[in-house]
Amino acid sequence: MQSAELIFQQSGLKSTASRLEVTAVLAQNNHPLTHQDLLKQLPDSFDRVTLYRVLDWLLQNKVIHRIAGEDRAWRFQLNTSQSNQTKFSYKTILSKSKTFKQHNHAHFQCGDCGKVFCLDNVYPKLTQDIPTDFLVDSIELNIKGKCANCQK
Amino acid sequence: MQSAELIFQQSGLKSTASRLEVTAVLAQNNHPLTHQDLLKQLPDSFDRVTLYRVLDWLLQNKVIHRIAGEDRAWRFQLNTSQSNQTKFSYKTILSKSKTFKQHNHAHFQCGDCGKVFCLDNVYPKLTQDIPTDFLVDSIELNIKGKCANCQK
DNA sequence: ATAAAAATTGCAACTATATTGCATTAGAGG
DNA sequence: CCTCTAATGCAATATAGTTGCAATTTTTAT
Repeated sequence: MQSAELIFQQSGLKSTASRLEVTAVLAQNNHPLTHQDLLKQLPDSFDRVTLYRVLDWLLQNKVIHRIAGEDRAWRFQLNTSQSNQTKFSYKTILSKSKTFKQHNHAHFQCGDCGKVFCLDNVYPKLTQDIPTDFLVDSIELNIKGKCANCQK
Repeated sequence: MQSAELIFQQSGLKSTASRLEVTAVLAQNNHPLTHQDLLKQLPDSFDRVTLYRVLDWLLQNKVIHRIAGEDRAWRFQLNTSQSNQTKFSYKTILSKSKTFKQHNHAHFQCGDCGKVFCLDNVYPKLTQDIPTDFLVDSIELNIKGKCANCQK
């Protein structure tokens, strides 16, 4: 569990009240949250647009990552300190082994409740190399189905 | 190359003028198209909402599949008979009881031009089993980067 | 310490994608 | 041909996200 303050201290990034608030909410949740989810957990006075902009900024500074859900709403989640440390280019990783780490772990999306879970230990391997004329930035593995709770 | 008529004949599904038109456009393109892309290639008179509904229907009847892009617009593509046949690999990957549907090959999404390409021969393998309390329907592998054309 | 410059925030308006309701039309089956 | 159902067309609405701009806050330079 990482505190919002700690993250900004360690990263040397400029923190503001808004950024701290948003980061704190993300730190309290260990699954990806939508913009709506975040708004609900933030003070009522928190501005929608500011939230979008804070999220953009956090994304650009690699404090968080986002994943696209079936409902075409982004979900945001804190990058664990672990994943912040991996700076190798994907190209290198790609060319070497076909295994990926980094923010390329799998996500499970429940079609019923819409929740998204990080499968931190599940990574994709590829059965074949990606054609060389494609320049790869990132790889995303989305597994869809029904979560434990929705199977009851 | 499959003709729209042929698809409906072989599948025994009820065809209408709209469904044939949409299917024909999809058959003429070998990469996933957005709703907009489709509208452009259809007669001007073609209704937006009808297109959405035709696409829904084609989806439900597994004539097409769709993938979510970075721009939160769905992209639709005909299920080739080829990709319908790839049921084998996934069962092995997902050790347990999980049911699986076709079309789990990888997609490459160009961040510049937005085009999506099917990498028909690239499939994911997982480094670990998915936790058993998740019921898996499908697996999606999205690779993002720059396509050959946009690297020039 | 203070003025100027830059970054951040808040609000309103706007865009794009997709969905819903409902009246109308077309097709299938008797 | 008539009836019933499915499909279509149009208008309105919903949802996610973006843009413009003024006001505020923070940083930088003097």
